[in-house]
Amino acid sequence: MTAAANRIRVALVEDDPPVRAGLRHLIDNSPSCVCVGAFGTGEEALAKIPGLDLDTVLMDIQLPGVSGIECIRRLRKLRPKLAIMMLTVFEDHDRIFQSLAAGASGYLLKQTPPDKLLEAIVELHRGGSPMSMQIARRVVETFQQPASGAEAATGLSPREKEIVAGLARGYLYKEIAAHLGISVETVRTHLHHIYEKLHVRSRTEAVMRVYGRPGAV
Amino acid sequence: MTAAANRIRVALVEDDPPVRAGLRHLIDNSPSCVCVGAFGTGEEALAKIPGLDLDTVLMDIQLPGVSGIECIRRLRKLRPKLAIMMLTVFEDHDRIFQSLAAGASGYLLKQTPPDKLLEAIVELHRGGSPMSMQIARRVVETFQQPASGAEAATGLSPREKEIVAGLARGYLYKEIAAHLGISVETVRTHLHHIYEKLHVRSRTEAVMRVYGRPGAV
DNA sequence: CGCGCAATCCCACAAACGTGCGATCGGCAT
DNA sequence: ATGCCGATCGCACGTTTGTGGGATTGCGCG
Repeated sequence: MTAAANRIRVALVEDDPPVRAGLRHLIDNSPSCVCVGAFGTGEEALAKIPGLDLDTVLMDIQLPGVSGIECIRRLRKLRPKLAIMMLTVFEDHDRIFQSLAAGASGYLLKQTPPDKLLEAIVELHRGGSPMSMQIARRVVETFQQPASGAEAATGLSPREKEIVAGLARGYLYKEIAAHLGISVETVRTHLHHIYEKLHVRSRTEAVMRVYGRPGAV
Repeated sequence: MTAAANRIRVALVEDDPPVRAGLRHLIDNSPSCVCVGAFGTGEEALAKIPGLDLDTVLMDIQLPGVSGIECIRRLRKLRPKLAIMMLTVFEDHDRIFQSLAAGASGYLLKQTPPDKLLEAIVELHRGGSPMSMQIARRVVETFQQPASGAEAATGLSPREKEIVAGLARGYLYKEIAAHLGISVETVRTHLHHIYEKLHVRSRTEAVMRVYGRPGAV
């Protein structure tokens, strides 16, 4: 029995053969990991991974046929406990968010140096969510938007933002009014303006616009 | 002009004097950072930080008086470009997301070893969002919830989830009914059940419960 | 088989909400 | 000073929601 028995069992999904071979070589030559599968398409991965004993998958986004994101979605249904990490050159909002929503637990850019990549695999396996620096910041920023960026982004005045916060808590107009020490009529006027600014026609739409999870629904 | 001129200028907000002194010592003895302020309360930090030339702030959550989270909120108003990192023992959902929503760019647990802490300060200063492994996973999981876990988490039936999705889009009952090919009365009945299950009393509350950004509001 | 439960439909009433107006006041910029 | 804008208050009207009943169908589970 060699040390390989205790290594993290990794599979690759990457369409570029040289890159795939390089990653395989890197992983097999590390003390902590072993590559138990390397696939060039999502279809191939989906067909063969269920038969493998493995812990984590490194996934490219841009694949011929089934995209890496769709591949994650299906892999998660087949093997919910699998830890999947994106490894890609893309860092646009949509692809980051869609990958995470599909079930990726980590997101590394391909510029990541080899030693950091191996570290990330270990961290992923230990229950972490390794992300490249740029990705982590993007993720964190989505939480900050309602607090700091909403004003500039939505054009709401401070008072109007307070009103929307009341809406989000499910307060009635009269409750918002009491909370802010103003009359219900004023609340209604503010709402009138808020709806115009946000181009919505109901409290629910307004709240979603300001506090909704990006991409949800 | 010493090397200190190029170091990252850090301030501390931490109420425990020994811990504060230890951190100060750690930072001052690192080649990359220098501690330019150490405060025991949020009030003190808010009063003195505006007069300091600094890049980043390390913030404890539990402070006497103004909480660390409130302190972040106010600091961000005073100095929007400041990079703030939480340094705390708490890893509960509310405190993590309230901190991020308030404007924290990083979140480390106090168990972080000293060398990792210094690395994190550098990464923060370079535009990253260092998070302890546990924190990163919690953050990533919030994006996964709407895709996979919402059903189990809320106890809503598939049909009921469709209804809530309609609410989140701001649809009127009649629009939801048309969209799903059922009558308005049925929509109302479903809503009745949904409100009971989620313990809410309005569409806005229901939508926030299912689609709201965690910690927002 | 009966029981529970999701899903469907119906009614009536009260409360809350959205819309369109008009109006005053203070601050800030032109 | 003139004018714009945010914040405040008011009213009328129609629409939408929330609440509290009642009722049927079909499906799965013990």
